[in-house]
Amino acid sequence: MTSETTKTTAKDRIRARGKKDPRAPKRALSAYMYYSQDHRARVRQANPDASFSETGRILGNEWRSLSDVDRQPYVERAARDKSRADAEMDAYEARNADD
DNA sequence: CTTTTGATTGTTGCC
DNA sequence: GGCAACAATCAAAAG
Repeated sequence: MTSETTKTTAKDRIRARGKKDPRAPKRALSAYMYYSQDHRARVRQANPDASFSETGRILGNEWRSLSDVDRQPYVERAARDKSRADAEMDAYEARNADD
């Protein structure tokens, strides 16, 4: 029951508790984001009839089929962006502390 | 301290 | 321009 049920995710942006982070920095991309950038076209070629929803579903299916080593390059990119996000986090924390 | 969840990232296609 | 499933990620709030 902690999964979907009401699909209460960022899509709604309900902010039930309200925005805690005054100036929350944009977090790093996930490995899947980079996977989409690289395989999005390939899946579209493999599934020319598939719409966005189908393509995304297939992409996720393929992604889950990937091994850790296969995810390595994508996770590495995600980790690289994480470094970028980490810098933003530093500034964000600094703002929270100072401001 | 542990768990949950809320927020965010990028893609394409439709309205 | 925003939102739809897809997966990940992570920081903060709640317990």
